[in-house]
Amino acid sequence: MPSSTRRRLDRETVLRAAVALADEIGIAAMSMRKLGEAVGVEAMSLYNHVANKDDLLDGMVDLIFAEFALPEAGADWKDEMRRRSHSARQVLQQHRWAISLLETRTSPGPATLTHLDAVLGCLRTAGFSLELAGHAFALLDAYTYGFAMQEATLPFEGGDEVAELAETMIEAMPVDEYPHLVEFATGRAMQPGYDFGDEFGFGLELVLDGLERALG
Amino acid sequence: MPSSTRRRLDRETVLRAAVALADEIGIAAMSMRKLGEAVGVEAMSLYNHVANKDDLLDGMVDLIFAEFALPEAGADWKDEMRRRSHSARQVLQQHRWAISLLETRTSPGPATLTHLDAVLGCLRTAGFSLELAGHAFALLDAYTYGFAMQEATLPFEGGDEVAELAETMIEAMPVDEYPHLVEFATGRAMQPGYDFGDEFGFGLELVLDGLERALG
DNA sequence: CTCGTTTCCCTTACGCTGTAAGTGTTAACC
DNA sequence: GGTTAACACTTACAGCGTAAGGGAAACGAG
Repeated sequence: MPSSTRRRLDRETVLRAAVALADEIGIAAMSMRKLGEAVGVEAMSLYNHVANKDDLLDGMVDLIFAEFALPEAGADWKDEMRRRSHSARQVLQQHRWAISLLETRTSPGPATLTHLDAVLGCLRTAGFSLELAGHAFALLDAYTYGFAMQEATLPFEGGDEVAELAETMIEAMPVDEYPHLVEFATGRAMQPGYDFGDEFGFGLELVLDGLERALG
Repeated sequence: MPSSTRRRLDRETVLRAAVALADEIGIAAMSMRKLGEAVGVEAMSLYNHVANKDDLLDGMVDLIFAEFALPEAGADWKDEMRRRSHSARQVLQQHRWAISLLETRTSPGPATLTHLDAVLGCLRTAGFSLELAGHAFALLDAYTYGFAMQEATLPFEGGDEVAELAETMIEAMPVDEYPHLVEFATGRAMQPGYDFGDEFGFGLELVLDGLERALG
């Protein structure tokens, strides 16, 4: 045995491993024992680096927030907000478990606070009043996270899978009971090339334009 | 003992009890054993009425969707969408656990489908194209659920509690590290009368106006 | 180099979870 | 009144988060 078999683990490593494990097997299946195994340690040893599982989850959320593109104060606010929202959506799509944590964790970490501060800062320097900045922030966040949530809820991965699934669903569904649903599914969702993710841009531009009008 | 001590329970009763229990002790603390106790039965007996816990959660979600105000086709679409969104937000605020279920449950129940169909129907009869109806639906839902999610995440109940909490948070926070956050907290969130819930209306009207413009 | 001291991984144990399997017991129909 | 189907019961098991305490390795001071 070489001398440096010990003293390997630290909080950062644990958190990153937890994120990777959650990506792989889902957040519900990620237990302290499995995470321990993933980093080569018994479950209880993890408690030297995180206070408890809640603390672990908080840390994971903050790691996710750190991945969001940070808006720059001074640049064009619309561009910055657009960039941030698209980035957030993409990150949340990559870590589908994250969105379900966002809403249960109520103690924000440093990356979360930094991000929040940057958003407010960008808006304020662009001339948003304190009040309007609050409105804008609430609106943009609600839309972005809400959309990510809808995407995470979809029972398919996106792309052409929609068609297959919709087809089987519609067969099992009384057509005359949900006529508009069927119309939308067949006439739009099942059309080749339809991707629900594309809806994001429409809503985001509508919101940004609305904010621009409110600002001017 | 009267003769009718048996044959009491059915699926509906179980689901309603589960919703009530979740309201009371939170969704995480609601176990099959506690739910059994709440309806006066051993845990395993519940499995005569629900397939498993996932099925139970699906049923609970559908019960929540049934509470949302259903838009009417033919009426003014803007009024109907406004009514629906406010109603959904209010219901989700009453059952704070619900929003965290919405996104993990991927098999919609009848009430969910009925609601969805009514929304699409209202938009379509108001002259929305299939494409625009899809845009509108995605946007409205994302915003509404996203806002409800943000509210559920807030570490306070609303009203004047914000002030206290913000104050203690700011004390523990390096002021010069998050200047805009501090500015917003002191200059707006901590002001008497500020209620984050009021932000909902601003965003909703902005979205509805945007959709109206897209329609016309 | 030696000797605390601190760090941190280990084992064991407890009360909880969801639910598979099998055993009554009751209410409804012939 | 006897049969049958519905449904509540008990028992059991693997897995969960984590409290408690033991022991080895690394570090700082003499």
